[in-house]
Amino acid sequence: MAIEAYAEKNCSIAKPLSFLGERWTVLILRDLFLGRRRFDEFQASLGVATNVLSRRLTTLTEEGIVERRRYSEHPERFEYVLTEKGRDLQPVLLALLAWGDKYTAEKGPPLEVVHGDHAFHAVQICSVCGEPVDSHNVHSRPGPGANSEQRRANGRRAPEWLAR
Amino acid sequence: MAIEAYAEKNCSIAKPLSFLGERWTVLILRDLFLGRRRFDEFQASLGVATNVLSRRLTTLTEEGIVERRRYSEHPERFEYVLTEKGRDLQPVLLALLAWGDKYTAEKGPPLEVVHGDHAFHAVQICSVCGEPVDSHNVHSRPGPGANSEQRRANGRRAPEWLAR
DNA sequence: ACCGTGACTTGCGAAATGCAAGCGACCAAC
DNA sequence: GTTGGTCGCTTGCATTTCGCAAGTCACGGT
Repeated sequence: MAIEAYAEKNCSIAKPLSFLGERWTVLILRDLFLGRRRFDEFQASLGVATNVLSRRLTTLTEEGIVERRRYSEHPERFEYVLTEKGRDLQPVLLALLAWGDKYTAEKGPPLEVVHGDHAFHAVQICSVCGEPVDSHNVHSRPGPGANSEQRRANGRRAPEWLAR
Repeated sequence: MAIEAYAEKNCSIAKPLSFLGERWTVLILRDLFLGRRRFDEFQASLGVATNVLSRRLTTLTEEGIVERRRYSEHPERFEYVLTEKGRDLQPVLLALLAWGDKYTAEKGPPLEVVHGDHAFHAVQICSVCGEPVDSHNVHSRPGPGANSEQRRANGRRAPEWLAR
């Protein structure tokens, strides 16, 4: 109960987690990015319980991440495809993938992401100056949308990676 | 039970989810990146139940994401700091943050990440050619670590965003 | 008439989570 | 010198979520 309450709390990391944090959701998204789109395809690929799959797809639809689209009238059959909002989650998946490949893929990556004709990993750069971003040259501060509590809590504070 | 079994399944997205997928874990990481390091600090910031917090910190320690470090002998007191492996998760958090700011922050971002002296968002580029990566110019294929099942399942298949 | 497919729903037991309380070793104040 | 507070937890019990197996409904094929 408590985490749903927390997700309300004006935090741009907590908000997407309100649905991404539910089990299976990210794996369903992975399947969507791989081109899967039908209920039974997800079920066969993941082995997820059908009631849970059903609920997750409903939530993703409600959140506007996927569109539930009828592809057959008689009988009624549906497929699920990513919306623009859903495709915008790709960086999250690519970041997870890059980390997983680095730390958990002893035999090399099970899946390669391909840009043009070359396999790659996603690297993050600064939207303003274009320099590479890493944990040592980034810190944070309250933004324009911060409430007074956040201004207090996240005001000047040395990030841990600067404090040794 | 089933999702733990799935996480064993040679997938670089599923593997990190085995611990990141547990509730609160990503928010604890966010706090760690904000410089928080003590048990009660996390508890006060998140309102998470203390038994859950205790288990999450144990898991993160076991996974090598944080280091549990004694900062006082009498009485024994501990703090938690990110390891290199943990700091490497920053792209995941930045990607979540960028999405959250775009789609959920009506009043502007509650928190700004700062590079040098400018607030920014993380943008992903291709590690090979340096071009921007977006959902329309990426597809996937089995990699060197793929097993035969994965070669079959993820072989030539048009990603959904190419198939209209 | 029967089997198979696709997209689900239902019922029920198991596991994860939440809440409140307590604990042990201090320290600082009255 | 006892009360009160801090810190980092653990324990017990209620609630919520999840997993599993089965069933359903509308077809379509043979």
